[in-house]
Amino acid sequence: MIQRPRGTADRLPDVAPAWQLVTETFQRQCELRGFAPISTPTIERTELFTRTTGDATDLVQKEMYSFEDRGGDSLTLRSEGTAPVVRAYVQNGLHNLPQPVKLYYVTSIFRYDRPQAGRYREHHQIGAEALGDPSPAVDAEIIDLLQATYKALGIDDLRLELNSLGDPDTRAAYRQALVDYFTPLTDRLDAESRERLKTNPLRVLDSKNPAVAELCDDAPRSLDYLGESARAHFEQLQNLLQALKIPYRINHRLVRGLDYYNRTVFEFVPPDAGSQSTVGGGGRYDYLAELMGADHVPGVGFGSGIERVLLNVERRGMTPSRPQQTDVYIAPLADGALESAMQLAQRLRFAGVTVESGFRAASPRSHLRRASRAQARATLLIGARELERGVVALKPMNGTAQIEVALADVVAGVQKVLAVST
RNA sequence: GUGGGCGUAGCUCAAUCGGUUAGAGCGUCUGGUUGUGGCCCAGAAGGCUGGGGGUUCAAGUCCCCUCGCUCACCCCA
Repeated sequence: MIQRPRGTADRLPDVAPAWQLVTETFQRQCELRGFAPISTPTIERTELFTRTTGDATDLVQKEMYSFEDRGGDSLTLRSEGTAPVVRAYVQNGLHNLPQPVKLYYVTSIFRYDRPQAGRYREHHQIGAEALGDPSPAVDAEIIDLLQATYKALGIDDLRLELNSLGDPDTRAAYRQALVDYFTPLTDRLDAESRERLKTNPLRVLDSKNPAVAELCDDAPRSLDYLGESARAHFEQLQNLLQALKIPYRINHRLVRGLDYYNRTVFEFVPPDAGSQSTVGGGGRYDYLAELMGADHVPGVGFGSGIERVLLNVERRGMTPSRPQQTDVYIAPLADGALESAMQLAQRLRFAGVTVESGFRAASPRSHLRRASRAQARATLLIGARELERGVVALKPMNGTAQIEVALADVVAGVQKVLAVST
């Protein structure tokens, strides 16, 4: 049997209510803040990701689903949510709208990686981006949007971690400071960290190796290397978060895995953090547009994994389910009743009644069992006796006596029964 | 890419030291009433024991390979 690709999942009907809860809650919070929906293609030109995400990142080095199309172009399945939205903003001239342009999306993300708890090759993210405004107030609103979404979902115990990476002009100095600090300690770094020290020194701070982590505690901090304007930006953001009563913790080792971030970076992590546990994160990326050859466009945004959000919804003991919604089950008892059954279903649905119709003539027992299992509130039985006289048997499923209704009066009869039987 | 654990029916699991026809519960379908649901009862369908090779008189069980799932590392959401 052909099986689904590794790291992908079939989403069966029983989990649909939980998914809907997450996406609808997010949409609601977005609309409350004037964010509008956007969707971008599943495939993009490979350069969009390689040039913005960064060559030294794991995402680019080993996790992209890239392929050559028939015309010889290299395309890549969306590996990240932000760059495509920025691309769409630039390509469609959205800078002509009032700024900032506030956008949100619900989409799938593809990364070639070994699956494990909370990690998949295809996963789904809710995300938002605010483009065209450098103000820290926009950072605050972005964080507020994500925090409010979690809260509305009953998740109120995530820890918000915050840091500022500064701007490109001060990044070089900070980078050099890290190199200067770690180079004498090279023999105490693991192989991975040594490699990073050469390619992307900031990421040494990311290491979870306890020995390396210990060294990181005394490493130079990015906050000490911020320029005047970046420092003010970070302070202002913190003032706003405090005004909004959104608690946070500054994490000097938070650098995020993608190269395009500057200034604000943040992550939401659960209290009993395992390693695959970041539920959502994001930051500012004022220089991202230029990396793809466009004019300067400041921006800030986040992505949050729906699968991981759901892990936390479940962890909080909430498992949304949808009640069965069938109002009426139609039971054809004789072969000749099938047409009438489907016609009735059509009429009832036109009147807004939820109907399931049996697809073949069978015994009342068999049909009623099905009706029960569908949790129908009423069943219409159509057999030879009814056909002969132009009526149907209308049986409420709550034990009330069954009645006979003329075909012409079925819709009214059903509505009457549904109104009283709850 | 590296390492650990696990693969028996749709699901959750049995199967003695390697022993004869691989079982149960749930679920599904049918019947118990030739036109009346849920509960109950009966029956049926459903298995290449993940796949391949090996050891043995005999393999679900032991060995090797492989595939899949899973957990962890790396990294991310």
